[in-house]
Amino acid sequence: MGLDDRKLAVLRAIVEDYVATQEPVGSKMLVERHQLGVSPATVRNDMAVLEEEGYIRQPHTSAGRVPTDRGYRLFVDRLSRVKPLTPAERRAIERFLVGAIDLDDVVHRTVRLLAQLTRQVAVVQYPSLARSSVRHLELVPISTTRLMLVMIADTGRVEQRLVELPGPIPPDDVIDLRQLVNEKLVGTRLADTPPLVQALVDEVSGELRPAMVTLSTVLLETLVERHEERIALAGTANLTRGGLLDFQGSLRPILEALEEEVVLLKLIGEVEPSAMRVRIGDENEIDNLRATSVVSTGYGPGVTILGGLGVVGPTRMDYPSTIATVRAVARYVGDLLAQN
Amino acid sequence: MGLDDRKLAVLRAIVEDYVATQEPVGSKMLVERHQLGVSPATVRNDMAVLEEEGYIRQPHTSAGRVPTDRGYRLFVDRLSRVKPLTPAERRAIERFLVGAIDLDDVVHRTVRLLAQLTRQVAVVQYPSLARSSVRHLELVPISTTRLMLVMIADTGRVEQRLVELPGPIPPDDVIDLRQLVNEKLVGTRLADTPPLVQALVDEVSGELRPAMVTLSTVLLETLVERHEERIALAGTANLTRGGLLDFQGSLRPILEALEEEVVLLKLIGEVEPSAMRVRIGDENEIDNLRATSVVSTGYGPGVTILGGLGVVGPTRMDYPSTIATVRAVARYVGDLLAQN
DNA sequence: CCTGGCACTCGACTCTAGCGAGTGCCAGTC
DNA sequence: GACTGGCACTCGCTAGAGTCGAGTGCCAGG
Repeated sequence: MGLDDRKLAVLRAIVEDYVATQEPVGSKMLVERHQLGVSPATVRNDMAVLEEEGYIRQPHTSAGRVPTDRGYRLFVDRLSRVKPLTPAERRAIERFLVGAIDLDDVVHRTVRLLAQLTRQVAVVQYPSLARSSVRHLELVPISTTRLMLVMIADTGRVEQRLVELPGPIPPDDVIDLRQLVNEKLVGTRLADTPPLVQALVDEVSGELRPAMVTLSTVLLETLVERHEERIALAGTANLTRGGLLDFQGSLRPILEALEEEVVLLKLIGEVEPSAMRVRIGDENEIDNLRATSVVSTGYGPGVTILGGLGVVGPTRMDYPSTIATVRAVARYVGDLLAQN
Repeated sequence: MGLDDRKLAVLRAIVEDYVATQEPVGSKMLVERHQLGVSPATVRNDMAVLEEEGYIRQPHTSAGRVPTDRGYRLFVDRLSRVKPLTPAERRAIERFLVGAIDLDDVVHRTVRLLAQLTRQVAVVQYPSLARSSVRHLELVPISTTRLMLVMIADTGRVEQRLVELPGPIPPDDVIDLRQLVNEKLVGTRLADTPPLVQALVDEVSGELRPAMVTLSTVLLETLVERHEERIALAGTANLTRGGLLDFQGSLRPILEALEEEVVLLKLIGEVEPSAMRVRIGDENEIDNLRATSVVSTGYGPGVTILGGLGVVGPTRMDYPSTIATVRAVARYVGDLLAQN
């Protein structure tokens, strides 16, 4: 049952050809375009075995073979040779990311770059708040009963949120509050703040207390739980590339999935410390994306991981290049963030 | 050459039927489904005239008629009767927008709501900075040579930007700077700030001056010129509705256009004080959107206009409903913002 | 000015036939 | 035992012919 080397070579050749031509590949073509050193008949026998094992299949009885999700999986795991980026690509990455001003700017440029290089849909998660720490908290009075809370994280992310106070509050108290929260929270990692916020509330008494209670609710609610993550998307037009041949003709479910932040987060945000993650077709947990493959990884300065990024494309994508590109972009972004 | 009333009625019927069925409409169908009080033959004669005048056309020699862009234009201008929102829709709007916490939240909910109600692609511009005024400016030291500038506008928008100083600056100077810019700029409309910023620089001397110069550059550059506008988008999946019959089969150019912020701004942002704006097919300045229609309007509290919103859909859209919905949503959002 | 009638057009659909890429299998060879 | 050449077979794709019918334009008559 073991697949010998030649069978693996055949599978690899099939994947490579199919990705390149987008057409089912037959035995004759295969021996012509690759140095397999055997006759078409032999290749046919190998293909029969590969099909039986579920790595390839025939769209119609009398057509060439096409890789299955399982076939791609084997290819990615064992058969693909790393494809180094072209110098042009390296240059593109540098050129694109140099000159970014802002975190927003970095994220936007990154997502566009990724979409352009891979010619697929790119997704970039903003540095996760849970993994950042507080650099500064600002309270700006909007009216006597409203404050704007602005939090600046060390990654450069800025989050704001309106606070409705239970009653009017004098300006001096606002200053006190600001002082207080900054003292206690600056420098702490956001994941660690909840108990600290609680402690803060307990510490405060007198007139400030009601305001502090409300403020703490908002702090916990907004900055730690809800909305916590943001995501940027680009390159949806690339879905129309294969002329609707990929994705069994309907972009609908894919576009729908890509509009759900929650879905995207699940896709890109769940980063294990390890490395590259490739989900092929059926391996995707999200039903709407069963016709696609997702290549994602984490990024951050050094080994720290601040967020995820990746691309979504047809299962018949050029995995080696895509993986190489995603990895390279993630590294660059990580380095860029390290400079701040 | 004048189109008498019946010819107009015929055109209206054609538009309504075509929008409903998505199929070329013939003379027989027409007299059956509308009380025109004449025979098919007469309608045919009318249609011949309408075609000659460019309001309708035949896809094939032996098929029904389809409205042209010009036909839709006439329909929108003179023939469509306002279609009031259903109670269900009114309720949906209220339910959707009540409970919004923040400006971000309002914008996101609005764009989703609009996409859902019109079943088209919705676009919402954040309240334009140029039309807002400064509520507060905050300077947060990031390192000795870097500041984070945070501006809060009266509309609730918050913009941040990194400032690279020419040299290190002591914390006290930062406080002075903050004091200074707030004193001079708070309350002014953003469109009016450039001369004030210039005046500020002239006023400052001594050690603070170099920092102030840099700061002013950033202020002008970021807050007034670049990046100034933000936009939210939703409902791209709705493009796949007509099963690719609309848009002559290619979503490509449309998706591409929708990814360009500049394009969207041009689409939605150029709001005249007047009211609803409808651009049909060829009337669009953006080539990629020549196959679509855009319905947009401004929104804001009372008569002030803070930004634009609208939808992008096939030329064969239900104009009366779409217009009614866009208008209603704009009003609600305006009212909502008035409460802040 | 409207209407009923009629000949005509032409896209959509169906059916058939032929082509050819690709296969599976088998018998023969190294 | 593994590989190869040969061969019959499958079946999707394309082209061409035929039919159907919705819809038209035109014309003569009310």
